[in-house]
Amino acid sequence: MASRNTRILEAAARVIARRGVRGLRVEELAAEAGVSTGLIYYHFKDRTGILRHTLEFINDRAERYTNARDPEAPPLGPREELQQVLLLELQDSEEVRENSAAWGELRASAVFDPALREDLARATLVWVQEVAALLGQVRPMAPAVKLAAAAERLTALLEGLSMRWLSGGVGIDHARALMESGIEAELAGLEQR
Amino acid sequence: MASRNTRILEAAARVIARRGVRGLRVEELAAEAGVSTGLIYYHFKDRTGILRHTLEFINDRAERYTNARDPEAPPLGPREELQQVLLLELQDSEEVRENSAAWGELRASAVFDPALREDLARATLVWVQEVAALLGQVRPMAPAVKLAAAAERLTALLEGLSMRWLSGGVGIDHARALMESGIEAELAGLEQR
DNA sequence: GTCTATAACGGGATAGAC
DNA sequence: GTCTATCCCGTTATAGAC
Repeated sequence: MASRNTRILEAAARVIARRGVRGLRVEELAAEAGVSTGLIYYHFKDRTGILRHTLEFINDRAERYTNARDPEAPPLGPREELQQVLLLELQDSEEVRENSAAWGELRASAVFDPALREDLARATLVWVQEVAALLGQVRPMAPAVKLAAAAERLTALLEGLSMRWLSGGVGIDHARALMESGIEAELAGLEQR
Repeated sequence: MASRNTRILEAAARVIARRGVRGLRVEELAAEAGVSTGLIYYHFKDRTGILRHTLEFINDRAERYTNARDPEAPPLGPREELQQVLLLELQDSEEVRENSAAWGELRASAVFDPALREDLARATLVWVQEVAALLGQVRPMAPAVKLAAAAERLTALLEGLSMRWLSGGVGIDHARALMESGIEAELAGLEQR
């Protein structure tokens, strides 16, 4: 763990969060990680390789902090867990902001860089399925297609709100409130009638 | 109108939609517009000048096609108009794709370029208010705060879905279906109970 | 206003020593 | 594995003719 390699990826996440994928300079990344540019190319082949691995890294990290929970803490109900998972990405902490910014950048870059699309699509799918599963725990009677659609909307909504937050359009508290009410609305839509 | 200048801006919108803000090459823009690079620098000073004017141009144009409606056509009901406005940005036509891609690029760029934020925030506000007004026509009894929140969520959802569509995550038909059901869900949430 | 030609530069990528 | 040095190409930007 915490290998040299990881250190470069952590630095890459920081640089991307600060400058964007577009603004990432390999030289700046090298300085941030405290290594040479040569080493970076040794590990990641080229610029695209850096990006791809960073995407994967960010992903794993998000999963980790999403699933990390104090084993001593009282177990959450499915509804609380759902809120937790979706609201975790809207926090004004260094790490979360970094992850959100990098994720948004990678999404935006994928529009013009097919090399990133596959990884991105896979990561998105995993995430959507996780949310769908949680929704299913709160609404056990809801059909799978409806759960899937609600999960896709909620995750897309989160990405949209996240971009607005990061680009200064809305404050973090307001973004969180909108996300919370969005969850409520979707749950209401999945209710038995 | 349709001056030489406008022709360059139209070309710039096309190139940005194709290559992204970061992928815009002045030479490619020149070829696309059928002029020389020198002329572009003559008009816009530098790369940043090109970008700034193009983003302004795109903005104006989106406003225009959103509000344009054939005066001969039968008037739409508020619900249809609402769907129209929100689904208009999810179409596989050249022009819409171009505007959506450019808008997404603008949003993503604003995260790292404070100079773009003000324009973006203003444009977003106008759009949110327009959607809120339409929601209010469909649900006249709903309180203004709820309408505003629903409008913010729907527009954010649209941006999120648009990015997924453009980055190849979902097909256009699926994106449209998700948007439609999202509208239904919000309208249900605004219903009197 | 518009072009052609070219200067100047940034940054991605590689070679080769250690 | 890691570094230093450097090549080299693509791009921005400018000079100057028309």
